[in-house]
Amino acid sequence: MLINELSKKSGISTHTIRFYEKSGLIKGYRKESVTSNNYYHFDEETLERLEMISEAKSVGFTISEIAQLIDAWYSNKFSKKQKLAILDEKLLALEQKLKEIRQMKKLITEFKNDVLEDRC
Amino acid sequence: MLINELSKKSGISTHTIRFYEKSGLIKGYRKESVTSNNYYHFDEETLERLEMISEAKSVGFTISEIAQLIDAWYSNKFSKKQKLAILDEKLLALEQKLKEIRQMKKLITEFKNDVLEDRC
DNA sequence: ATCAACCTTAGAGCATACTCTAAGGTTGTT
DNA sequence: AACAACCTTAGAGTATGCTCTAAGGTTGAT
Repeated sequence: MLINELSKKSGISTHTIRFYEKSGLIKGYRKESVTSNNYYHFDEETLERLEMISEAKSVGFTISEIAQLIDAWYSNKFSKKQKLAILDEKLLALEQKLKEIRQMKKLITEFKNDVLEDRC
Repeated sequence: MLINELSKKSGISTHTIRFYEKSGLIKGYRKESVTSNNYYHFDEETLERLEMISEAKSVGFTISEIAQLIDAWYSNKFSKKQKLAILDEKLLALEQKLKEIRQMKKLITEFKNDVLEDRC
């Protein structure tokens, strides 16, 4: 599919998709059979990646962290051992985020009780 | 205390503290008794706020969201009802973040199993 | 009185992650 | 052929959240 279709299917603007491409998160390919244009084509895997990228962004991972995750998953840049190390590191980061969020929830709940009982 | 002491106690740079002050998250006061300078003074509550700000930032709240939280907590800008609405909204946002993080954890764990079992 | 170590404001600079514009080429329909 | 609706690259612009610099004033120890 071309970028416009990818954009519609993923819900991500073509501009942002191009930005992700420049950032190395996704990659289009050119069809050798076509010589009249230089349009990029994208496959289902790219759509999958974009969904993963959206989820990863929403939990607060940066572009370069997501790039690492993608390399650990889709590329052969790393050995099995290195891949596992990266994935474990990200799991640890998520565990930390869970802790912080639970703590913040507690804090806000305390705030709420104080407001309810007119202590502020 | 003056800004330097506040910075040391909070672990936040004076530049960032000034930025937070400009953003309306904290507020220093001037001592009327002192006329030879225009130094700002900060109290323990400001230190407390800075700690809260750091925690709120780490869970992904933006400056303006934190400003809302602070207003719901420290100011009389809002009615009791409004304060509770703001706090509930933030609790809901945190609940959503928890869900997203748990989902991402699951995804990465699946990735990990695939790597472990040489499925990629 | 001089010096380091503070303080102030105003504004410039930077990293991240988009978001948009310009200028030009292609495709498909009428 | 002409038109809308695509495609490309290069680069400018924007929002957020800092981070730093400049220029000038104050404080406190020697």
